[in-house]
Amino acid sequence: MAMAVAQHRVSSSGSSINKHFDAAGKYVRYTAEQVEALERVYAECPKPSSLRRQQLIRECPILSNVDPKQIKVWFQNRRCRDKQRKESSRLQTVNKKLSAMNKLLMEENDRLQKQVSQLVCENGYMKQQLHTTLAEFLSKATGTAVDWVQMPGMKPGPDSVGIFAISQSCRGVAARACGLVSLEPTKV
Amino acid sequence: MAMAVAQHRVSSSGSSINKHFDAAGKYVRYTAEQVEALERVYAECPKPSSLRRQQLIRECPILSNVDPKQIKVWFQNRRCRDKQRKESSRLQTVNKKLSAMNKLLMEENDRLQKQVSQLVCENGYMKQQLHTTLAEFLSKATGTAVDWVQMPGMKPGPDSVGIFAISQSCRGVAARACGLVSLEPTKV
DNA sequence: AACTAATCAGTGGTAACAAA
DNA sequence: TTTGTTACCACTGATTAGTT
Repeated sequence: MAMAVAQHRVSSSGSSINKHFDAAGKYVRYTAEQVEALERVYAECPKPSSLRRQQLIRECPILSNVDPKQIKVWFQNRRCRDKQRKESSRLQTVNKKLSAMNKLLMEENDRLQKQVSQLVCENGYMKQQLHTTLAEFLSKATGTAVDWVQMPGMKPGPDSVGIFAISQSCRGVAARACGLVSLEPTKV
Repeated sequence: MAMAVAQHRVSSSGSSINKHFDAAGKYVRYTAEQVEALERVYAECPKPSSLRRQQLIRECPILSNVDPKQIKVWFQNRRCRDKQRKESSRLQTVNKKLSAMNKLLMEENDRLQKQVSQLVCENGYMKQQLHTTLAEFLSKATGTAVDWVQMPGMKPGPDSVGIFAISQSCRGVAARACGLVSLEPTKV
């Protein structure tokens, strides 16, 4: 069943210059050699001019049967396919890189997180040590009460350490000790 | 120019059951109503059975002229192209999310980085203060050497702090000296 | 058989450019 | 200016090859 193909302007019949139908009425796909020849040109010039296309047809005996319009269409479709494929693979590679980057960042984050808590711990430990050690010193050495006072610019509470004031009785000794401390807030 | 369209098994001619060629030989696209009807079915069932397709043709007067095979092909193409589009947009949204995640992670990383250097700085400062203050203190008060001892659970070296032990001879003086230290953590 | 993936070609819409 | 040609692109219908 079935024959009869729409022909635009075929002179007689045998010359097979039709759309995707052969003279026999069969849907035609380009042969591997034809595609190869077309691909070769496409590789170096994806958008050949009309002249270049005609030249291609002349140069390539495999393509001599093909309508110039078909060549044009082939390049159009080829560009379209290429565009889709390129976009897809581009997105995929970007995705992979982003995922890898993400993983690294999360690991680095973890590492930093641990480092922070470690440092916070050490910090707290040091403060406490300082605190308790000095308090112990004082109480053991003098038996005098110690009043903690807040420093300007420092939050009160257990996490901050203020200097302490000593009852009048031991001030003299403290003064002689001099030296003493200034605290810089280690701005970054 | 041209008529004659490939007909699969049309009885006579006028009944227009052809592929994408009209009886007049023109390439035919489905009308908006036809597409709408097809889309409606596709929305609830992208892969209708042959029976469902026949039923669709019977139900829908707009599609009565269409070859069942065309309906089948329409669904095939629809699925294929939908798949491509979905994949593309999926990749794009994944990309966006990954980028956003990346940005957040980098910001968090920055924040942690700063926090770490801040803490390291504070830590170092505290150690040095502790060290120099007490050394100075002791040397001024007694002239006696100070031995640093390592604390259990803390790493040795310049980055870690131990409590200090003072030689027996100057304990009393050190204790009496008091005065002293405040530590500013400047929390973030 | 129907399905998927790839392919070829037609249509509509748009932009560039030259002739009327 | 308008009109016509030309090429391009996005979309779409249909066909084939290969798979399930």
